Amino acid sequence: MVTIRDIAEKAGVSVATVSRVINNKKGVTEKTKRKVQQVIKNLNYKVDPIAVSLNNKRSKTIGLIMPDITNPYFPELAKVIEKEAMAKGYNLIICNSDNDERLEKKQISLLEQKYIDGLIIASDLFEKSYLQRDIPVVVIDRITNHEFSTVTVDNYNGAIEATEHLVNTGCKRIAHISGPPSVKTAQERLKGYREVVQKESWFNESFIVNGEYNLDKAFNVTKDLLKNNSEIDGIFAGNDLMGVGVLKLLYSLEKLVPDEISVIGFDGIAFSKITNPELSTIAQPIKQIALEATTILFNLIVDKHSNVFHKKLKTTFRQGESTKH
Amino acid sequence: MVTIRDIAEKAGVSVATVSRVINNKKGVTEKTKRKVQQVIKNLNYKVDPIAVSLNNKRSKTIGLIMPDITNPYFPELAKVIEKEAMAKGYNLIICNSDNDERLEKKQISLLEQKYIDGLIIASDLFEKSYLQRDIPVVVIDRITNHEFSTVTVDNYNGAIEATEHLVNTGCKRIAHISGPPSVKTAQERLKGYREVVQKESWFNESFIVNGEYNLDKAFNVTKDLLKNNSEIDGIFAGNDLMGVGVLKLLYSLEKLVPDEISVIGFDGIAFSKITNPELSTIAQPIKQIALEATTILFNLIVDKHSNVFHKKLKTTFRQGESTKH
DNA sequence: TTGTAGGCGTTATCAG
DNA sequence: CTGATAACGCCTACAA
Repeated sequence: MVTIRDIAEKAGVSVATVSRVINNKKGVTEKTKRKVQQVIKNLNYKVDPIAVSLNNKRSKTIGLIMPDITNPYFPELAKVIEKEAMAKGYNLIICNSDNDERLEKKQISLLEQKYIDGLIIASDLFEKSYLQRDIPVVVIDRITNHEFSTVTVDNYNGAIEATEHLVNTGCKRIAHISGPPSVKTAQERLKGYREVVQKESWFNESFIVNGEYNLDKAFNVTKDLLKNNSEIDGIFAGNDLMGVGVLKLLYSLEKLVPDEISVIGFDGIAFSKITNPELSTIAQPIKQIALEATTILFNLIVDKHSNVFHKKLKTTFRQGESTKH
Repeated sequence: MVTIRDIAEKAGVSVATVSRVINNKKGVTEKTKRKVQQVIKNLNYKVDPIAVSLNNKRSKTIGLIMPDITNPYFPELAKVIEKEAMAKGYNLIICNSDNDERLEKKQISLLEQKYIDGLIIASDLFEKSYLQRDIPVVVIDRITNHEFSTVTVDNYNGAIEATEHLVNTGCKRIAHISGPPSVKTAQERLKGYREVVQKESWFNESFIVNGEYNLDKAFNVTKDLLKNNSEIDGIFAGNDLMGVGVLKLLYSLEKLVPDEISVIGFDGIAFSKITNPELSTIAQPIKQIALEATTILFNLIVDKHSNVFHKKLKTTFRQGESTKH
């Protein structure tokens, strides 16, 4: 392995000078600079980031922790974040916490030990105490308290829009397949649903069932739901994954969508477009979320004490074929 | 930050002894060992993996590079690999090369610089020259030459089974939506298809179109395909992602599946089950692939010169609703 | 402008 | 069984 010392030797200068050249510090003659750069190129020298980290406590790396890598929403986010990070000369470590708090803590610890320069995390449980070091953090998707910067969407109003869309297209009995009660986005979406239906005379608490943001779970709970409430003619699924599960169920029950039952989801993942019929949904600006998150994070990295920042983005209704026009 | 020196001091021993305790080396009295461990616990000391890496050239980390994180096949793999790695005390760095050779090279370089102990990669282009250091590598999914250990499935026979299934269920004109011609799995699946249909009098080269393993692309090329060849009554899609795209197209064309056209995919991703009708497919043992790959990799890590190993797993036909029985 | 030397936190070698 | 100390590769005062 070729080290900074080798370069110094071949170039006939000191390691300090080489270091200065590498890091673009001033105080080096143009001439020696060239010479050093030439040698670096000739020997195909690369600085060892591990050695740098050891005295920097920095790594040109950011971490990304997601709760469920098999929910396409997160890979879509990750893809953009990785691209942005690499464009800025950082690389990204993606971790899948699998909704497991213990695993999440372990991953955070590991990432910190690698001296990551920043962390983007989608987690409800996350809080300051999880951190050993004082690294910049941006929380996405899931909303926590306001210790850290966040990038989220307006789940509440999105949910209202979803539910009202069902109302406006003629649904008379609207159910909600909610996400895990512990997850803030799920709470907000449920609240939006409630806001719209609570005043209706037909509304009934049994119209709310928990699908855990999980496709199969949604399939099963919706099956029970419909068994007990055959009058339901509209379903607002808390996310697209569950919306897809609901469509699958309705297909197996030979229910006509949207003629007999309308379905709307939430997220706007690419896969919501592939169902037959295509799922109507409240789309999140996934790309923008990723961009905002990385931007805020990099600001934080550059200026550790830049303000805590809360960005709330708007959702967009996307008409599919699973609801009427 | 509490270092090994702090521990040594509080415990009244040398750093060497502390290091021995940490690494479970023999030659330490049970008594001093206990004392040191006590201090470590009290001060909540954690070894700094970066410092360890600097003289080890090891990191307790393995890398995973995948070509497309938005194809659910890969997150499904990643999930299992991460779990396995963490169980063995390693952590995983997931990278998405996005089918970009330059990016892939960059990621490999970055991972090497982080002193990863091993690499699992899904790539056709990958070869020895990409590596600077001599680290253990397992190539999955995509088949390369035999320099490295590989874990793959029998794409050829799987493709034959897919095509024969269409034949056996009465399809008379069978087309193939292939993956990128440069990708070996795509070549093998195409070859399997050819094997079955080549002898048929109706077979025509125009029945093979390239969908690039991409959903939207498959949608579009299949549209053209059917426009020009309305007699086609069976489609073997090179992967499930494209199979899903084909189903979507057929739905939009109001073609009855499987009555008018049968469709079969390849991979067996979870999402192939959510379409209406459910996609018949040649399922890969995704979990097993991940397990084999990590097992082989860890063997390689323990014994750098353990044999290069090629594991070829079998596929399984999975009857959905998009083909007849 | 350039060089020397100490330090980042560990491990490993060699004495004791 | 234990302890000093050099090394890992780099950065950064401080000196020259």
